Amino acid sequence: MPRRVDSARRSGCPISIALELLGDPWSLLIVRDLMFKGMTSFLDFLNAGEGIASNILTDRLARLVDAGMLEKHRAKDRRRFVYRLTAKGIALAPVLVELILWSDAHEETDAPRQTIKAMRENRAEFLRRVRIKWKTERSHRPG
Amino acid sequence: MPRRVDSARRSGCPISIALELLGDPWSLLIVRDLMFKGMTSFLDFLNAGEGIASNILTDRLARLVDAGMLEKHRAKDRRRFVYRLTAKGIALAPVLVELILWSDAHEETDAPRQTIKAMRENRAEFLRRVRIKWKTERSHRPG
DNA sequence: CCGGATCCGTTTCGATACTG
DNA sequence: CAGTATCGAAACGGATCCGG
Repeated sequence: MPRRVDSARRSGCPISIALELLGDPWSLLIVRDLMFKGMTSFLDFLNAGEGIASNILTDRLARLVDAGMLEKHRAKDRRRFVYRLTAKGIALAPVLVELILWSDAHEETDAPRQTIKAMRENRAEFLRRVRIKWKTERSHRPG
Repeated sequence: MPRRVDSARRSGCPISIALELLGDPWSLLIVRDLMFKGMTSFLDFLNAGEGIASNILTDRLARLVDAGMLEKHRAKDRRRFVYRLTAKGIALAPVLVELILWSDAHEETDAPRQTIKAMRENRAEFLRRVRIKWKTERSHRPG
């Protein structure tokens, strides 16, 4: 299995730790799908259209769980697993939003106009709703 | 020379393009050093303490210039080069700020408390100053 | 000395195939 | 469904070399 990427751990720079996560094309995509698209399962991510390979997905999910950004639970189904964002994970919402807005402004994306508009015109409200949605979903599943 | 990382180019996801950049541990560090630390030269980045290798630095600088986030100019010195953020590059400031705040909140960093405080307590003003500083520096050098 | 370019051994990535 | 096993292709980092 691929080893932890330690090369991003730098001495005393304010965003060093974040780059353990962000210095990788896949992790943020997983977080985004979890946060904005309601995806929760291994297969959701695997077929999300980005074309991640299963072994890479396994590794990144484990890494994110390891970093305390995701929790892994058994679904009611008992055969399946469900991944959920932790508080630390949902706290990435502002970063994601800024990133999405930047991408939308500077590159061609076919992001849903509706969502972009909501993000741009009332960022605080948008973020509040993301958090509320997260809390609600979370409280519906007994830990 | 290392080839462009195309694996991050995904179909129609709102942050796909950004990940060409961000899906790499080094690019954001360079942008940050440029934006917040006043570093401008090859050697600045090379000795920034993060331990990037010269060949990797060369590649990342070229990539960032290529992506339209950096401009490369000859310094008054004529032996040296100076790298500057473009408008597209400076537009990443909100992303960086959110990232830094997230890292500060969720991991141990020794980021300067003063700066973090300024970012957190008055984000808009902080960003405004970053942009003003950028414009000022830029106008001092005839293109 | 500055800003790279090139070569090379090692690590990590990722596509495919396979499994409980 | 949720992962392993395999294995070739990259990216990485260190060292060294080069042109101005």
